[in-house]
Amino acid sequence: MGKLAMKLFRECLPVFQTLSDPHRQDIVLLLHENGAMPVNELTARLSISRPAVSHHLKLLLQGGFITCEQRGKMRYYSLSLEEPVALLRELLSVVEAECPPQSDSISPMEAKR
Amino acid sequence: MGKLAMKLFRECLPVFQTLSDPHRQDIVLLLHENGAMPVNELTARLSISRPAVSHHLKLLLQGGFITCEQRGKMRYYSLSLEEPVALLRELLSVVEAECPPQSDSISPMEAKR
DNA sequence: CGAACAGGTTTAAGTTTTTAAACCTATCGA
DNA sequence: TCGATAGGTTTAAAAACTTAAACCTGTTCG
Repeated sequence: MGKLAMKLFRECLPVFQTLSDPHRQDIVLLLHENGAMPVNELTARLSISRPAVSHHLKLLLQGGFITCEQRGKMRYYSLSLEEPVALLRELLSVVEAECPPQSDSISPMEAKR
Repeated sequence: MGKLAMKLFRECLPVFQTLSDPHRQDIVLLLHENGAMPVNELTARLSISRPAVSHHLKLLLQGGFITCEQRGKMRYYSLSLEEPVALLRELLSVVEAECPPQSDSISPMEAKR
């Protein structure tokens, strides 16, 4: 119960960490809007350097947010949001199941216990 | 469309940032398990100092994850996950609507080609 | 082959986050 | 009022994150 919530929170840690940077959010959005792209094309549309983009791509890869497909010289990065989305959905469903949507505020009496 | 996803991603930034720290996750879980608690009781159950707990509580307050109720000397913190959960749920539903669950994922084999 | 191009890696610096010590404020009871 | 308790704030240092310059690898094509 609480154990499950704990487990899910921890499993979602990399998801939260990955999405807690605006540049990485931008990359996700760019790939979503325009489909697969190589690093240089992403760099052209962002305001950070290529090594920085490359670094964020690495984190996104490790977090399972994107996949990479090499075609000749080029490496095309494309979104694969299924896994992180599934993790978040699972966490949300557990939290919503355990926490009554009607506020949980604790009465002062109970607080004494 | 993409604009909406963008807007939701940005609105969820504080949620991601707040939940991307294990200690803050621990505080959320402790409050969920045991109900409202004051700072000292939280500190007793964690491995960080009281000022650190206090700091994380401040961030959780700013993120709308908890509320505070003062009774005499004591300040009881309790969970109020409704708002962040609603934000996450909204983002998830948009992402799931825009991204077909069955995807274009590139298998490692295909990637080589 | 060898020059040009795409892109990953290392490194070093700047920035932000996290933390605990020291300090300050407010409440309660004697 | 005074002392003890609960807890927030400031500060300074350590850790982590982000970034760009310089460098290295691998592919394509003349």
